[in-house]
Amino acid sequence: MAAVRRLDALDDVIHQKVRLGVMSSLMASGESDFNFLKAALGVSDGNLSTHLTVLEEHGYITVSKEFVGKKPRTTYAPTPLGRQAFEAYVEALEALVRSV
Amino acid sequence: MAAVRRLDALDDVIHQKVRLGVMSSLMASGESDFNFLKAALGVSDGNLSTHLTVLEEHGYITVSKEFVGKKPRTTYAPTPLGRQAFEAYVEALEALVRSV
DNA sequence: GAAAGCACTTTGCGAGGCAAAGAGTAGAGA
DNA sequence: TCTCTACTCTTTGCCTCGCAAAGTGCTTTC
Repeated sequence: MAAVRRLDALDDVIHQKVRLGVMSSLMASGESDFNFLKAALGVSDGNLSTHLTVLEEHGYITVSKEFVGKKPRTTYAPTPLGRQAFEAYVEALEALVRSV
Repeated sequence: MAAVRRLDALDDVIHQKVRLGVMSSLMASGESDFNFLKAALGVSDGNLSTHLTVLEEHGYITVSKEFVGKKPRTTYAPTPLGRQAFEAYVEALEALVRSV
């Protein structure tokens, strides 16, 4: 088709494998902790930490730290903005692929 | 959901906005020339050229140069390998998103 | 009371994306 | 004919970004 493809509709923050996986996981489960995400996505801890920080800085996820016994646990959950961005991303992606 | 998300199923060659746009466009139209892609995707020529080279090096597209009158025209088309990779990418993406 | 484990964060470097500059050719005007 | 502009890409150089290795702070084990 001769359709113009709107690449800028694909949010750069989400269009990254690890971050896409994080958002997808959080959208599905509502919330997850660090170790769950690390295992589910199969990424290194440093890598994951960096991407979670990016998502937090963009207001796409919230971070809550609490103590379970004596151990810290950090839980991540999508914000309304994050959910909206994820859905917009998926829509843009489908629009790109649908014409094929 | 607690599903493991297979991020490595997302082909790095295709998981890039410009290259995804190129493959999507070529899959839809069968073939396109340089200027069409440049306009359709709204990217700079240098940027596009680089990504087309990457796709060619991975055997995802073929490049054929011909003269139309006295002007060169370069036409790009997906290879069977490229089509397969694109479809696998889309499937992996859908699998990632479907569980949401 | 060192040493090892847990839960992340920060750092440093290498790969990758982007636009600006370049290269090669053709036609138009002086 | 000799520049000048136009066209179609390619190459270069910078600069961002992603990644894993190293680091931090606390807790538990030996």
